[in-house]
Amino acid sequence: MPDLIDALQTGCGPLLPVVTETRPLRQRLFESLRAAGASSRADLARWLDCSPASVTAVSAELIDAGLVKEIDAPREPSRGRPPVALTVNAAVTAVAGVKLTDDAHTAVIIDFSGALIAQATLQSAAHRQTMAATLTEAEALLDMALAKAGMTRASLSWVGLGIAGVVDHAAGIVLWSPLLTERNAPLRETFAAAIGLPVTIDNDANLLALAELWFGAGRGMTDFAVVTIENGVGMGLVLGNRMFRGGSGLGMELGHTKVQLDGALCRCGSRGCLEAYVADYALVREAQTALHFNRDEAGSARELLETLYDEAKAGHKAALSIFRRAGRYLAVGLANVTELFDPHLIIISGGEMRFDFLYADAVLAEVQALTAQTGRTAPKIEINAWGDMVWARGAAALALSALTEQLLGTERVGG
Amino acid sequence: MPDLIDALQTGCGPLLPVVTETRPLRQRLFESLRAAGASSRADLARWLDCSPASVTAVSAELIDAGLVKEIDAPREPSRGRPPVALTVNAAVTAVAGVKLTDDAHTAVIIDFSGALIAQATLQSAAHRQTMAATLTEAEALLDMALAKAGMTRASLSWVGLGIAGVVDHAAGIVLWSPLLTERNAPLRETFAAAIGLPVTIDNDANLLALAELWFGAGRGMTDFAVVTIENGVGMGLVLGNRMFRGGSGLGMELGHTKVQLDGALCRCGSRGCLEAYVADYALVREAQTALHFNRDEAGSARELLETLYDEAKAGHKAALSIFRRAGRYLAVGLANVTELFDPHLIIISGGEMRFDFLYADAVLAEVQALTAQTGRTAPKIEINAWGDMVWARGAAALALSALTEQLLGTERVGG
DNA sequence: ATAATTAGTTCAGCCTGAGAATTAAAAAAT
DNA sequence: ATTTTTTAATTCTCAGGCTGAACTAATTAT
Repeated sequence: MPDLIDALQTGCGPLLPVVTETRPLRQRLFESLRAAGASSRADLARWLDCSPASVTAVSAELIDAGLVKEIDAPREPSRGRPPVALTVNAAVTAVAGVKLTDDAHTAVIIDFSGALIAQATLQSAAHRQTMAATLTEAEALLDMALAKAGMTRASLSWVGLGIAGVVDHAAGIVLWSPLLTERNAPLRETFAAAIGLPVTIDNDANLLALAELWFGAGRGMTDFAVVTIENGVGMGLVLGNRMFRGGSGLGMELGHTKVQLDGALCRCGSRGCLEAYVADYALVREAQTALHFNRDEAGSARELLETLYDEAKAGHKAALSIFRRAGRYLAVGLANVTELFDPHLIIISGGEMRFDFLYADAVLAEVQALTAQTGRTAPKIEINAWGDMVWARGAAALALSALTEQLLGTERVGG
Repeated sequence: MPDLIDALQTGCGPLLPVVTETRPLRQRLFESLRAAGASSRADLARWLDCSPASVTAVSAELIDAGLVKEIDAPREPSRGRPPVALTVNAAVTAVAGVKLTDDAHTAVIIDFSGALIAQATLQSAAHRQTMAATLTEAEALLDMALAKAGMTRASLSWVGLGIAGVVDHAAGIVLWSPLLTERNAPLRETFAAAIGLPVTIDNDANLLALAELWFGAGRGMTDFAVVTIENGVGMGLVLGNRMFRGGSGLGMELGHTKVQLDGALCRCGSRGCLEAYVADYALVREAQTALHFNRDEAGSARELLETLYDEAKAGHKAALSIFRRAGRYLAVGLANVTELFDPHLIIISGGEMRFDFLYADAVLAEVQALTAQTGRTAPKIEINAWGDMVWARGAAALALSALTEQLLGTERVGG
């Protein structure tokens, strides 16, 4: 704007507009309906704080479009005209979610109401691959899932794709991933072109947060963090019921927050990262010392960790101290998240919660102790083991919300 | 909503609505105009991405209301009909900003366009006081500033009030402050009742961020953090051009993020807080050791720190190491902010930047080193010494934005 | 003078949604 | 059985916010 009179540049206040989002009533109504499962018009009007007249108009529009339908629902007898239940027409279409890992890719298909239709798993290459090779696997997996569901690609209208690494969700580009040989891979466009369907991508931690927001403990929360500990340490954050991806939209790097000056060496090259104390590889390298194993006799990292865990359970001092230390540093990381974001809930989530030393009461108590001093109420911390499909479900939720935005949002993307 | 049919609770997706904010065009136009200082209708239409017709209508409305006026502005000759410059009518009203500290309270008065009219300072009690006593001082200070400006309270329409501590901006309550003897002090309502004007309150770190957003380096940024090091360590954060105050709206506690497991004792009672390494009191207690002073011979904390600083400058090894260590821990804290929020800019700001060891290139380089590994572009870090009035100016910006919201926003607060 | 160019206005109209009155369908009261 | 009460849903009118298209206004270029 500074076109006109630079001499008069005496203004004040932010030069850039606030990011503002308008959700038309039809979208809010639809999303409320899907969230509730089924609901009457009167309930919707109360819930959305709008007039019954608007609900009638909007729901008629949605019913005409075939997205919503009336159903007969059992109800308790009560005074007054009985409400008519509305529900999302699950049969409208379906979407898929695919999660890529270096172990096994997973996929799920859900219908328009969010209900699970089918799932599939495909053993994947354990090493870095090109994007092309990875996406070939993803395509095969998607077709497997479709076959299980008795569907074809034409039955789908969106696919969500998740991958570990630094992912630019908005641009659809993977800046870096432990799975891919190339950097700045245009994953979204490439996969979309390959399967002939619109695609949305995100990183694994955000998928987990999305899964919690759509299917789990986060459904009733507006602000929560989801922390996951696997090969690395990831975090997805929901603020004001929306994914927060940081200033540049690349997601947060809880695993690389520093919990120790000049601390343990992280695979990122820095020292003192949280990851360098609690991620798998951090435990593995100490396990080798504790159990007096060489790399050769140790077998796979996974086996080594299992041994370490068993030893710790059996009372092995050194083994136990590894988990203890990891737990204490995890507490520091979670405390820092609390001090900076002040979420109402921290969910520690993932496919499996193998090492319960990390999620012991002592760890949670330490988080409380580290944060209790500043006067605010400490967040609750929950542990959630979901099984391997949780990421794929999160990816499916990603697809479903993108589809809904396209169908009902203000910004129509090509139709 | 779960009124209807619990049996059908098969829904998915977030149950709570996204926090959505609608800013009517008249408000966006007005704020753009104030930000630009002066602008033509045509420029505004381009800037706001709306039709010229709307700009004509809205600006006519604002001119009628007396909030905006046309001015003659010098312009370069160019083809076409010459634009007519619009500007905010600065004379409409004024607002004040007041900042309370345990050293000296400060106040500024700015006009409706944000231009400074007057400022004043009042020596304050160096000890904790009741809210009533503090507000009596604040009231006296406000009247001093008004007298300097040749104005009366009736000339003001809003007052912003800032105080260190845990402040619930939305509720107008100070949960805890180093200045007040009581907890959960209803500062906003009490001061509003005392001076007969609407009041908005916030904590000092947020005021600083607001000052940067309105008057400083943050004006052209949508995402940035402002860090301040004084008696404690505070942070204000702007995300998407809006203040972010954490999940509970109480602000962030950068000073109590942990940078060392079982580290230095913080005045909050925990160990390893950033504050316990870089805040004034942390330097003081080490200075006593380094300079072999007793409490008695040391004089005030301020003098002690000055001595420490001079000694360090002169090459005193122990004194230097105190600043060095503080700087390194500060780098850890800033690196963590970067990993978690990924702001485009971190501004280290405050009234005075006394100890340039803390803001040395070595510190900034360490932040870069600690964050460079994760692939994203590290934020720029700027140092900004503003002088004592910066907080009061931030408080005035707070008042001005609250006033604007009331005048032009959708949510009319009582008329 | 005339054309070209840019600024700003007028006016009809669309879209979203609200309010009030009305109709619909059930249980409770008589 | 009829009436009243209660709650649900619809219809209709209308207002606010904004747009597009056509128009007027004021300047420079030719």
